[in-house]
Amino acid sequence: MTKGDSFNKLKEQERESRRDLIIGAAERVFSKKSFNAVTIRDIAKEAGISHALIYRYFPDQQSLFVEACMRRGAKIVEFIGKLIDDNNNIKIEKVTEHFIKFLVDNDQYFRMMTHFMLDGSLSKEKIGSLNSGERVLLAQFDRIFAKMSSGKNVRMLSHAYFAAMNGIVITFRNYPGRSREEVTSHMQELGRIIALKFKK
Amino acid sequence: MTKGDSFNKLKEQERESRRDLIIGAAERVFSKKSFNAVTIRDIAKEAGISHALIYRYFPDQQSLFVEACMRRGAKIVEFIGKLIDDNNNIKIEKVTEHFIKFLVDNDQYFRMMTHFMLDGSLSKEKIGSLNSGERVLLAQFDRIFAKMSSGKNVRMLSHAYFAAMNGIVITFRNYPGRSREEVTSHMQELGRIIALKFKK
DNA sequence: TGTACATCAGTGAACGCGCGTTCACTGATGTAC
DNA sequence: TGTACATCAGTGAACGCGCGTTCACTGATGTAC
Repeated sequence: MTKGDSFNKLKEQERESRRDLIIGAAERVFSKKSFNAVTIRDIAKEAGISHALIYRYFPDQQSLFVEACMRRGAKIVEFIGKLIDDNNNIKIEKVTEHFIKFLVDNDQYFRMMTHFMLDGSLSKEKIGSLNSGERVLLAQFDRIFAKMSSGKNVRMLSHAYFAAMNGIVITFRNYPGRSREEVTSHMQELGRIIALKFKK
Repeated sequence: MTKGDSFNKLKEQERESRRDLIIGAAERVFSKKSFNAVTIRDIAKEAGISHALIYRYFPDQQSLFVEACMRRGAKIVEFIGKLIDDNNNIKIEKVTEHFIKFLVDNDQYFRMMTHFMLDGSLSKEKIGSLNSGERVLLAQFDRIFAKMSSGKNVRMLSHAYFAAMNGIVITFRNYPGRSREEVTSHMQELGRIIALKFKK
């Protein structure tokens, strides 16, 4: 590697970390506002830069949004994966509890994901990358069901379980007239009910 | 009732039926476009009227959207209710099959519902009326679970079941690279898995 | 019957705003000679 | 060492568009006398 190469590489890394700062700001904004209400100007303000600068790092708004979404998605996969690694023969109730807690605590990711799933305006390529992220998460659930069941239909069980968890959080997220704690504990209770049904 | 009264009543009915025409047009537009992409002008065009006229019947956009959502919601409640009425001792697999089919066929309602659930910008009053609509649907599910189980925890079972169904449709609605038929049959398969788990 | 007036559905044009995106520019840093 | 130039992060202002909403107006219909 020549001197010029490593210099360029450093530059590239700096650029990459600046990109990261913007994505991080985006994640923070998504945690505060409803998805459709988030603007480029919001994110720029949160990052402390001019909104024009964002276009030096991302071709357009959608690309930034999708990247922010995927970064959060990678975190949940890592989280669940570690949970299974650390506790051998982990119980599904435990996974459920943590998964719902994660979704509630990080509901920006969750809202983004739902938005992209329901919105038809995403390019095929972007849908594809989001979907491969989803498959990685499903693979983690596969590991649990592979241990639990006799090995058949594992993927379908993962799908059903994943869908049910999503449904719980989406359906009861805005339960009116209840505090955040009450809503969360209701979701956890529903998660337990579903998890138990998946045991047999 | 005086002559003037009945005249006024007729006028009121006409006004009501014109409102209905607008809501109907809104439903049709929602069935074609993603929720956030629907505009007042779209609906006016579908109804064949000037977009300014909509404001003679609805105070603002949100009120129209919520009303369209609730009208579709009333239909699904009616549908499920009738299903239970007509078939005594109906099996939960059957209800699941119809419910998922209804959600897929009427996914405009479904998208609206999800939008309002995830969006925090709705007035308390409007969230309240949407929620009472949801409760009416849950009451139908209660009827099924009351017959099936020994009577305890019926409401929680309905919640969990309802959430799981929602989750299936949301999560796998935009499965990339699959035809509409393939996606639907996948959802039905997942619905069957969940329904069977709710039998015991 | 005719006339002046009230009511109200309906309209096209316009307002005002906020958004995504682009543009012309600055200023710092590195490079060639 | 000094100088002319290239590169590129970063910026504020502006563009263009589409949206929700309002406004001034028309025209039909009913009413009072």
